Amino acid sequence: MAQQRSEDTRKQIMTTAVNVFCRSGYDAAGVAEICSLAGVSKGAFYHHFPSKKTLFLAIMQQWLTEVDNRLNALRQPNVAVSDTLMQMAHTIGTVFTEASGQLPMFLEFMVQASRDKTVWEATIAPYQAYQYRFAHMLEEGKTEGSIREGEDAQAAAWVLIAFAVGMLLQGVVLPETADWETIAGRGMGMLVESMQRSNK
Amino acid sequence: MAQQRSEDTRKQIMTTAVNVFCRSGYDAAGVAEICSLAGVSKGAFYHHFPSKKTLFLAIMQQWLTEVDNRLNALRQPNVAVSDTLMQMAHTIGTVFTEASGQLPMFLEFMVQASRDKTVWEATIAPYQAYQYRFAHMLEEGKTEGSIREGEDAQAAAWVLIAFAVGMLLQGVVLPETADWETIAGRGMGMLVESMQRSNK
DNA sequence: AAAAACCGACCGATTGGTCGGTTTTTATTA
DNA sequence: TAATAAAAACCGACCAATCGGTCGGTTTTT
Repeated sequence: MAQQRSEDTRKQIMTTAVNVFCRSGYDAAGVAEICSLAGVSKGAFYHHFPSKKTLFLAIMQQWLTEVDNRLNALRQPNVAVSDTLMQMAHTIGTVFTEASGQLPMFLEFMVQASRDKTVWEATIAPYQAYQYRFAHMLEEGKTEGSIREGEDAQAAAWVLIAFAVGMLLQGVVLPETADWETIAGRGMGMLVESMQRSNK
Repeated sequence: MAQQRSEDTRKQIMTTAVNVFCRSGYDAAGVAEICSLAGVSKGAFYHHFPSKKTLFLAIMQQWLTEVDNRLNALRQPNVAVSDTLMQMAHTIGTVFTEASGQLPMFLEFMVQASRDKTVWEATIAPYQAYQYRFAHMLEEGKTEGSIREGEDAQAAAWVLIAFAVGMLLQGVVLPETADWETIAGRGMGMLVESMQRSNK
């Protein structure tokens, strides 16, 4: 292959950086440490990334598109919206066991987004897109019949995301404290149940 | 008063530190900057706090007891548990407008707890106490009649906390993006509604 | 006069980032 | 295919800036 080595080095830096960022956080993570663990010199690092922040943004971008793909794959036609939501809750549950090592990265994204304007702008757009997608899905559920008319799709979408975010955060801070997979399912079940029935 | 000046200095350092921690985060916040903004010398700082981490823990402790008091004040006898929960959701909503400036501190607590063992141990106990209290409250709701029998109080308590945490986090990262007060109410309404009715 | 509170210059360690030079890959010839 | 020059990738010693924390001395309170 042509520029195979260059690509390998770049990937190596990024995957190593994820681990270091997870363990130490963005600020405490040193470029020198990342380079050392990645088996790469500082020169190579700054050849691929203009700055530490650029590396962070690259990792974030990759993560956001990954999540986007997962969500796309989950939503299938001919399946009731309520069932899709339950399936999503189950997926969140599996994330705890699968990617538990990389979970703190999610926290780090939030923290940096709340502080750095550049990071925030890179986060806000996809994040709102998630909300938009959920709201759209709920509207589908209405016409389809699995979601009651009268439900405020916009607000409900935010509620769903808040719950998901809260679950992820608890999984990061309190792993092994509870059976998060079961709880994620129960919580989503409660929300879906409420959206199905007519309230009064 | 006796040691009035000393007390003033200590409070001044703590309140200033909250602002700096919120803006820059724990790692990026410099002791020198905190001292400068607080109008206090470094000598005074280290006279009151053995280290930066000690200061952080002191702030956290104060925050946790504050939350504890709020929760205690909210739970009144002779009021249905479901109503208390709705009242709590409303309180969360007001937090967004009241303490929006200090909200990022909550994020910082989570981040540090997930990384530093000392901070984690100081957080985990009160946090689980919250869950225990909610579970207990839900059990009360059962005997009282406002919560259906059969509801898993332990799991439901975690769901409630996850939702609250997620709401707070969204308020930090995306202020002014949505009417969080309304959404907090709607989400809690959904959860409470599900816990009231018998599902199937 | 003793003790507590406070001051700020100073220190070793570490940080993100730079830069002149070397090695490896690619493109272009003969 | 071999030789070669240009470009890309990589190296690591080095730097200015900043960090948390110290300490001998001064001021204020008891």
